[in-house]
Amino acid sequence: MSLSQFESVRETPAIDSIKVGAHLAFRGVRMRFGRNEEIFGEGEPVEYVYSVVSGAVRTMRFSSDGRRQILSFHLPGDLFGLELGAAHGFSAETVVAAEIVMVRRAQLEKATTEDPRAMRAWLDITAQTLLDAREHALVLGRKGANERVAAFLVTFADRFGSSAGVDLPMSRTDIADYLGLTIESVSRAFSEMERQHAIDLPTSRRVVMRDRSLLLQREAA
Amino acid sequence: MSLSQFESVRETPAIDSIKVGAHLAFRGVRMRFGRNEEIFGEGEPVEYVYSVVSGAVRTMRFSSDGRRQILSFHLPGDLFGLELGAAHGFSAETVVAAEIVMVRRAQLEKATTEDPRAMRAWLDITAQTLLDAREHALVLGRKGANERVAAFLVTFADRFGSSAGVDLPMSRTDIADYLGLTIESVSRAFSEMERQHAIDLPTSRRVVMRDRSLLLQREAA
DNA sequence: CGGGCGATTGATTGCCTTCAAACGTGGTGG
DNA sequence: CCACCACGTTTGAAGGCAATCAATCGCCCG
Repeated sequence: MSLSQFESVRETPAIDSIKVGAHLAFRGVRMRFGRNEEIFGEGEPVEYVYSVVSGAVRTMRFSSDGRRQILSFHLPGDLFGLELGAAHGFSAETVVAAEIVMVRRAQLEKATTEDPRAMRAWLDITAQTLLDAREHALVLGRKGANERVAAFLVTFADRFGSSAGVDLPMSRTDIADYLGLTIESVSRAFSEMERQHAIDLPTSRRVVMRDRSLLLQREAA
Repeated sequence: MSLSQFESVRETPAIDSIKVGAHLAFRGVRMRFGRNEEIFGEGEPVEYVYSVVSGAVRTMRFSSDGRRQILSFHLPGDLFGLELGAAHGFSAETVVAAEIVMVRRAQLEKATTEDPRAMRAWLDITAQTLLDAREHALVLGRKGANERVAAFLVTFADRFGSSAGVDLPMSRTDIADYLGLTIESVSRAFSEMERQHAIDLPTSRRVVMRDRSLLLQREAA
C-alpha cells in the first residue's frame, strides 16, 4: 500500500460496499484520495479490490526507461485492481480527488469458493476488461493521431457523457499517455476537430459533440 | 464456422482432448487445417474452444477500413477462442498448417457449473491473456520500431525457442501486423540487429540469438 | 499584479511509411 | 536438369506524420 494515503488529511474511513455482478455485494471501506495520489504500485502485493465512487482513476505501466502507458481510466461505478496474481501488474493513481471503496481481496477469494456466482462475476469482469484491452491494442497499433483522439472521445462520451457533452477529468498528458502520443499531438487533434466543427471546446476539459458522424469517420479512417 | 475446412482434403476427425488448468481435460475433435485457413471469424457465434496441437495460429481484429491488428500468436499447447460472449470478438486463422483440437463451449460451460475448478481455470487463463494484452499495449503505445521487434523476438524465443534459436512460423507481414509496423520496418529492424551481431539470420525465418543483452537493451530503450 | 501550470501554436527534426526496385528461394513445367 | 515464375524478403530513395524544441497563451490562485 502506498504511503500517499498518509500524506493528506482524511476523515474517518466509512463503511461502504461494492457490487460485483448483479447479485453480490462486498463490504469495504470508503476512502478519500487527493488528486494524483498513488493507490497502489506495480509489484506491490494485491491486498484490495477497488471501486470508484467519485472522481477518476488511471491505471498504468511503465517501460524500463520510464515512459508511461496508461492502460485505462476508471470512473464512478468502475472496478479496478482486480488481479489474480499475488502482485499488481500495474499501478493506479487518482486523476482528480476521488472516493474509493476498498474491499479485501481475501474476502472476494473466500466468496468465490463459496458462491460460484462470485467467481463467474469475477470472470465476467476480467473478460470484459480483456475486450477493452484488445480494442485499445487495435487503436494503438493501427490508427493515426487524429483517429486515436477521435476514438477516445467517442468511447469516453458513450460511457460517461451526456447529450450536452463530456467533462474530461484528465489532462492532455494523461490522454497522450493513454493513446501513445505526445501532448502536442493530442492538442493539435483537438484543435483540428474544433476547426472542422466536429466538437466545441468551451474549455480545454469540456468537449461538446457537435458532429458525431465527422468524429466517427475520422475514427474509422 | 468457416467454410474453409471444407475447402481442403481432411482425414477423419480424430477424438482428442485438451487440458484446462492442472486437473481438467475435455474431450474434443482434432482437426487439420492448411495454412492461412480461417478457423473462426469476428462476429460468428462461439461454438468451440480451441487448442493448438501442432502448427501456429494468429488471432486478429480489423479496423473498419481493413487494417489488420494481430492480437496474439498461438503455438502448440496454447488455448485460444475462449470467450464469454455469444459472438467472437476477433477472428482466428492458421499461420501454417496446423492440428487443432476443438471442444464444444457448451461442454466447458456445463463443467463450470459443476466444478468450480473449471471456472477457476477459465478465469486463470483469461487473466493471463489480459496480462499479455497489457504488455502488448505497452509495446504498441510506447516503443519504437527496433524496440518492438526486439521485444517480440525476446518474448517469442522465451516461449518457444531453444538455445539454438527460434524458427518463426509467421511471415514479416504477420510480425508487422502484430507490432503495428510495416513489413519494411520489420525487415530493417532484423537487418539492423544482424549488423550489430545481436542475432544471426541463417534464413529469414530462423533466428539465432547471439547477444541477448544487446536485444534486451534495445527492447528497453 | 505576478507566478505557476497546463494547453496551444509554430518551426524544425527525425523516424517510419510509402513507393520502387532488386534479390533469393522454392516450386513448376519445359 | 535447368529455366522461369511467384512470392516473400531485402534494400534504397523520397515523402509525410508525429515528435521534439521552443515560445506564447490563458487561467487559476495567491
